[in-house]
This record gives sequence, structure tokens and C-alpha cells, in this order.
Amino acid sequence: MTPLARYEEFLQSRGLRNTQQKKYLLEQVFNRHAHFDADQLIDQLPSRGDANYVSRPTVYRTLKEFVDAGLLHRFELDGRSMYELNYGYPEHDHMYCSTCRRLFEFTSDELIKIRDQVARDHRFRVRDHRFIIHGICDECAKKRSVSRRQDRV
Amino acid sequence: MTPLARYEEFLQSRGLRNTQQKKYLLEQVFNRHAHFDADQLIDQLPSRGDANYVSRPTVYRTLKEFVDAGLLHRFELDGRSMYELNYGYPEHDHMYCSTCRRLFEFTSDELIKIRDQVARDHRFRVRDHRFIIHGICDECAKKRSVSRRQDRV
DNA sequence: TTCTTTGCAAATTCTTTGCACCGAA
DNA sequence: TTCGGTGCAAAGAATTTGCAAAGAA
Repeated sequence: MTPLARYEEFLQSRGLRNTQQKKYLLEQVFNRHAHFDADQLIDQLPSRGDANYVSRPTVYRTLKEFVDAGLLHRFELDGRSMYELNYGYPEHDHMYCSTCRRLFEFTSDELIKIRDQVARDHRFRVRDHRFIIHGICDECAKKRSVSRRQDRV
Repeated sequence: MTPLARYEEFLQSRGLRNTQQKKYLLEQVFNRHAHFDADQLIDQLPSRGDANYVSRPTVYRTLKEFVDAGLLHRFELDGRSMYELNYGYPEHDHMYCSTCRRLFEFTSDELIKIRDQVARDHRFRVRDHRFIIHGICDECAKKRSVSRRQDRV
């Protein structure tokens, strides 16, 4: 089932409508592979006056709808909302480099097991989770040690 | 070493000053046990005109300083910043009930092990992490099943 | 004295809302 | 024809900044 098909099913089930704007945004969002926030998405859209222009409020409204439909996953980073594909994309978590601000993905079955065990222990019904490891990626760590070495010279 | 002592050491090391406002805020923050956001803290402070009044910008500036000093831990929830004690308080993670919006704490050594193993595998230097399990707490789950039963009658 | 800090007001940033008109079903 | 959707402008919420006066060290 394609994201579009799933989305249409979702819209029908709720009596919502599929508009030009929603179709276009769905296309743009699924052409991206990586994480993005509302501003990054808007930056790649046509400007006001051009074909396929979508206003800022509509982008926000539609992103929320995509999340409700299960197409996108949303999480907070540094105070703003980030989105990433959730449908047809394997479940994963992130490492966030505080130097280059890039997000790296990883998967861990063990993490899920622990999550579920913790939840069982506390009689908590899991719906979802957010796990982000903060630190410094290998690349930035190497650059840093180089610049330190140079400082000493 | 008390939080105050540690804080003073931090201030000295950076050439910063310890003011009435900072002292008062430190006291207020360490009198709280639980999680809070900037607004909740401000609500418990004296009003403008009263003794010990601290302005909103100063609260934000000082919370940031407390985080830098390692006294507080900060994480995002529903788009706003939450703070909690980080010094002299055991490391833990959270479960967040989407119904009553309460945060529950738990600790898991295994989680830390997995975190560190994942990081090693990716040559990532861990500084910290954020892990929140989203779902429904036992209390809310029970209430919900009761109300469902009543709906059927 | 020096330089950080504070409070005020205003600005920013991100996101949401009211409303009249538009358009999908 | 009937609602839901859209764009615009404006409002909100949370947080930050510029600046002159106040206050630690």
C-alpha cells in the first residue's frame, strides 16, 4: 500500500478531503529521505504567486494531518518540531551531534525489549517512544582533536 | 558538595557573579522535587513589586546557566522546555501519559548499557540522552475502560 | 572601578486561529 | 449543495535581545 493510498483511506475514514495542496505536500514530503522541520519544507516549496504555492498555515495544518494519518513521525529537537517518514520506513532512533547538528539513525531491537519490559513493570501502555543520544559524532571528534593539536603548536 | 557550592565553583571558573536573583532561584528550584517548566517556576515566585521578585528574562537566563552548571537537566515535551534536578538526583528516564500529561520516572541500567553499546558501534561519543516512553498510565487506562463500559449501557 | 547582571520593553521564532471565499465529494 | 480547506492577516505562546541603570568582585 503506497503512502498515498493509505492517506486516502485515512481521509475517507474521517470524512476529510484530498486537495491539491495535500497531494503536493505528500509528494514533496515523500521525496525527502531525511528529517526536516516545517521551515525546511517550506523553503523547498514554490513561492507565493507560483504554481503549487502552499501557504504556511496550510503546511502546518497538513503536517499535523500526516502525523495523525501515521505517515510522518514527529519529535522535538532543540525546541522545534522535526518530522520524518514513518510509513514504509523502518523504526529507528537517533544520535544527535551537538557540534554539526546532524542526526544519525540507528536501530536496536534490544532497546524495544527494554522499553516494553519497563512499561510492563509499571503497568504502562506503550504507544511510542522518543530516544535521542546526544554527543559528538566521530567526524567532529576527529576535527576537534586535530584543532587541539594545532592549538598546541 | 551542595548544589550551591557546586554552583559557586562554576561561577568562579567562568568569571560570573552570584546575585540575589540567582541565589533565590537556586533555592526555589532545589525546593522542588519534580519536573517543571519556566512558567510553573515563575508562577511560584513573588510578583513584581514584592521582595525577591525576579523578572521573566532573568528566570530564562538563569535556568540556562543552571543547565550549563550541570545543576538542572533540560528536555523538551510537547514543544516546551522542561527542567528537573540533575545534581544529587539519580539518573533516570520518563514515561509520559498522554491522557493525564503526568511524567513518571524509571531507571534502567540496561538502557544505559545499550546506549553505550550503540554509540560504540557508531563511534559516537555519548554526552547524554533523552528517552521518553509515550503511552497511557495504569490509572488512566482503568478510567478509560470504565467509561467505555458505561458507554455501552 | 570594572564588568556582569538586571528589568523593562520590544523583538523573535515558531505555530495557531478567525474569517471570507474556494473547492472536493 | 454541503461542509471541509485555503490564504491572508493577525494573534498567540515561548523565549530572546538591546539597552540603560544597578550591583558584585
